[in-house]
Amino acid sequence: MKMSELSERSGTTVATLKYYLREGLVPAGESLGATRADYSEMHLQRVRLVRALIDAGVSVAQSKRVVETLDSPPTSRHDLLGKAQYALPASHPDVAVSAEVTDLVAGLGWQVSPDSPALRSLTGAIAAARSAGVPLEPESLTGYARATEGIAAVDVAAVPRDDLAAALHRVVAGTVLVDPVLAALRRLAQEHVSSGAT
Amino acid sequence: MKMSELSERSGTTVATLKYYLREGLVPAGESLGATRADYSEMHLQRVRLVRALIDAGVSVAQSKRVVETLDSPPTSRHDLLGKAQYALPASHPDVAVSAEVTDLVAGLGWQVSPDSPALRSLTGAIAAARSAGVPLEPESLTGYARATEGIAAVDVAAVPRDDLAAALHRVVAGTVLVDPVLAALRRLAQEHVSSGAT
DNA sequence: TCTTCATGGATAGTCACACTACCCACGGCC
DNA sequence: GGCCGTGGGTAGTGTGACTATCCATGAAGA
Repeated sequence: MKMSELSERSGTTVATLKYYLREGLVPAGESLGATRADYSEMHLQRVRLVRALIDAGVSVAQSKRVVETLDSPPTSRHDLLGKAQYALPASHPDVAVSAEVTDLVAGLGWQVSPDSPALRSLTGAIAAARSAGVPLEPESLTGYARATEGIAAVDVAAVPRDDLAAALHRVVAGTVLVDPVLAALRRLAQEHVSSGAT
Repeated sequence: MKMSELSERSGTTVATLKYYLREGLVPAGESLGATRADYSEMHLQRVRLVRALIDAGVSVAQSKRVVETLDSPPTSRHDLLGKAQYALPASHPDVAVSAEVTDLVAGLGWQVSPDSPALRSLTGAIAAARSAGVPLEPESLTGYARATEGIAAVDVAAVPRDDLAAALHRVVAGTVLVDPVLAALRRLAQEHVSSGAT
């Protein structure tokens, strides 16, 4: 398809598409001479992914890291999570993992790499909440953790079995884009639970 | 305390504090004449809350709505959730609630107001994820919803019983600031679950 | 063939946001 | 009496995400 069609179908202006191309968020189309290029369904998908990431609050620079990862698929299923974790935008990337977090994970019996960026994110997020007057007792954290096991079970079940590239796409895009879904569900569940209904 | 002390203890420059005061994010201190004012522990708490919200990605304008809500506490426990939902920053505030979301909530047996902003956020978040190639099957959504019930149970259990103002603070701040904690836990749980350990 | 128009490629401009810097006048405080 | 911290105000800064304009080219319709 032509750029104008890519623009229409993705709901993105041509100027913005050019910007994404410049920034490397979307690969160049197949050149058909100096003044024409052909874009495929893959390009359309990519533009939609980039738009969804940016609308979800991910910066252009972080989005670039994400899509670059998608362009170099993992060699094995075992690589999947590692590649995804490394590509995903992480908050508080430079705090030191607290002993509390280490103990929490150990107490849960979770098998996670001590280098996982999520450990740093968790440490930072807990500190931020507490500094704002949200106590976050250890038993609350344990309760939250048990609930996220259920979330992760759904996540893992939804990953395609055979196609590694599709699996990586699902893990990376799903991790970022399902967070807002979970946040909304959490608010609804709060309303339900606090209404006292069974 | 003096403004300089408030600045030190909150880790915020005097210039930024003045900015927050101007924008109404922090109430003025008690005036001690024309060139001096006294700030209390409440002001320090408020500054830390504002900083945490802004660091979490909430805009200044939205943060103002949040803290304004805290300044007019609810008259009853019943008001709590309503006031909080109304004050909290919501994504996709102007989409129409989809039938799928209505059916999902009904199928779960959840009691929620049909006007809840979270229904709109959920509709928008699902649409955003799908447009980026994350399918989100109905059974996945149901699974996520069941897991968020556990999260909400922890949330509700952590709300102070007697002090309504403290309860509102906890609900509002907790809802926004615990989201990143849950996101980090989710990533760790993914790693654990996908490792195949029981 | 002539004209129109979309494209690639590049540069510069815009807009919102969250500060940040500077200024002034005043009034405690040593 | 001099100096610093403050309230109050205005203006400037840096970043991020576009957005607008320009130009040369070449495809496609009249």
